[in-house]
Amino acid sequence: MNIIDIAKLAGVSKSTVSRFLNNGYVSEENRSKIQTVIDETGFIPSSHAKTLRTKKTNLIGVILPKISSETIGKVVSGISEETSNSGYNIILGNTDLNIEKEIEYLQIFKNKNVDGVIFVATIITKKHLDIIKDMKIPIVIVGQNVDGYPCVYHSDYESAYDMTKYLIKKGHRKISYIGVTKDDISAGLNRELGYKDCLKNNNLKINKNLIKIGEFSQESGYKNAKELIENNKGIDAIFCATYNIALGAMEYLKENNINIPYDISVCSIGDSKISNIISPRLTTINYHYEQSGVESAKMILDMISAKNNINNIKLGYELKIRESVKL
Amino acid sequence: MNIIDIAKLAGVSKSTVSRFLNNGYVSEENRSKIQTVIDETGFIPSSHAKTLRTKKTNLIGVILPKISSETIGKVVSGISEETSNSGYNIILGNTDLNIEKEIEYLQIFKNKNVDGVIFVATIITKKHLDIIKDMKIPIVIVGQNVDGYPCVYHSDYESAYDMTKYLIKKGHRKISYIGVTKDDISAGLNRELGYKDCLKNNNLKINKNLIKIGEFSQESGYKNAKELIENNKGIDAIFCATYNIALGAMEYLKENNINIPYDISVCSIGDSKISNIISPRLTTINYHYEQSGVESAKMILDMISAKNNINNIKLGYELKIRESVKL
DNA sequence: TTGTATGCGTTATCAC
DNA sequence: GTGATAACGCATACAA
Repeated sequence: MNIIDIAKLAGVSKSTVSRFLNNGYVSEENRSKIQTVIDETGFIPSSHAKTLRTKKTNLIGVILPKISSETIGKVVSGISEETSNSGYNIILGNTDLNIEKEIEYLQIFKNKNVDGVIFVATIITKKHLDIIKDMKIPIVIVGQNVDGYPCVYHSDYESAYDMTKYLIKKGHRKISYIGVTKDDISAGLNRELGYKDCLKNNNLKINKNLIKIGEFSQESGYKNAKELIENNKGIDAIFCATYNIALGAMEYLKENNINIPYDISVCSIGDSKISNIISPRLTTINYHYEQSGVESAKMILDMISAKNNINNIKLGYELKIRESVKL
Repeated sequence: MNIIDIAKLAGVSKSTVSRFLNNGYVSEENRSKIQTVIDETGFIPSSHAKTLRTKKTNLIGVILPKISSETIGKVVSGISEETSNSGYNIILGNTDLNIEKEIEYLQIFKNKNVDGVIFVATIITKKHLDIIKDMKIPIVIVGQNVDGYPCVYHSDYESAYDMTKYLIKKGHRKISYIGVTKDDISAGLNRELGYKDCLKNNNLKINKNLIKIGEFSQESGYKNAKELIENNKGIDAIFCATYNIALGAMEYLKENNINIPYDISVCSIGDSKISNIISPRLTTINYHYEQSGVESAKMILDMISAKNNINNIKLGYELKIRESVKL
């Protein structure tokens, strides 16, 4: 079933059908004839033929580190909402945190001729940049701020600074930190920097023994909290770079009958459903993940329609004060 | 840049380039010439032109109710893993639990724009069936068992039966139930049936006042637990059809200083990360969501390659005994 | 083993 | 407003 069949059934030429499909000039009479035939046959034009002719795929490639994560789910939800409102579909590249796969998908999307790529990034290597550099289609990076490319990202430095400030304000003096690798500029470097700068500006010493770096996982939080507590005395707060890390830290503290927050306060960056359910409820920085999806989608759609605004968007945050930090 | 350009640069015809790309007969000499040109130019063939010619898209359409859900995330992760291993990409239809959108996506995918469709379903209406019936491409349904179509689904009746049996075995006699609409055959009808049949077979009365039906949400769990407790005496267990409902029920009980599980036991179908972190840790039925994704992907790939095995796969489950049910 | 010719389903150009 | 016709980039039957 193609437009020629429809044309025959409606008694017009295929050009007229094509015009009908693309809102061109068609007489009322033919318009209704064609509509009837299309309704009866359930005809849907081939998007691939259309693409071949017009060079437009109406497809957005989305590359992401881990689809089965609450955070990423929200981002994709935002992207999906915005793109589908504009008649675009998204094609998914789930990389399972595997850099080789990320590179592979960047390549595939050149091949698949998508109209644009949204890259939800963690660690960006030179290899990434090499490929991104000679990408011939628009790309928007989410979650990282990469020089020279349109990005949608969060206020990592500022939020970590504010969270630390809040801890200090609440009387904490020996604030430890569990973070992630600095190769991740946003979640690693910037959050740690915010923490350190805030200590400095408040005349608190930066103690290397109070800073631990591990994975993004709950296990890492558990393990590093254990090391912190066993090797130091008088720690009054643990600031975690992600909520999963905080969950692990809390698990260790609870197991060892260390009361949260009376003995030690715990908090993290990145809110989640679980943070508000766990006991004690976790004080966090809430990021607007869904919004980052929406904004990145808007941006890529703008770029595709050649409104070349290569702007960056830095999203805000909220301090969610709950029960895991001493009041 | 197309195969004609490559052909000219390599000094051969475009057919030879095409054959080279598709592992046909090409002399060693031409082979290396073409390879060199392709390497130099970074040429990537147009998948859309290829599709137009071959009718193969190497795309799987995935329709799902809510991408930002832990459960669905796992399913997609499984699908993605399996399809990408076979050179397929997935194109996402996120419907936000909106039936109109589901229908819309089924339409979009229907006419050959993808090679196959994986439909992660909740409520299936006659309208769905009408469209699915004259779908011209393979479809696999996940999460529901629909007669006449290949399905991957969970043992809802059996798991609900077993969970109820477990409650009875642990001495509970007045077991209440919070479920969802029976329009959802799997999560609604079958789980409720498993619960009821088990009561019957153990000589316990089915009391309509002990059965509440609501949404899939935590709020529903809260609201219905409240109604159960306020209007009945002596309830010793609340069996919830989903973990979100259980979370809400637990919230209500905790707020009212009803001890779990000492006063009332709580359990649910569908495990989650949160179930193992909340206090008390929630006793659940664990489903293999990621596996359902993997199996459905395998199935659709088999169907696409015409190994027409229209089999159903009913997945198993595990009872995760934790702390929310009296031992 | 290679090249020529044709068609996949659509849109765009042009003359009517 | 309409219809014939030529692309779009590729795979393939057939001839060489």
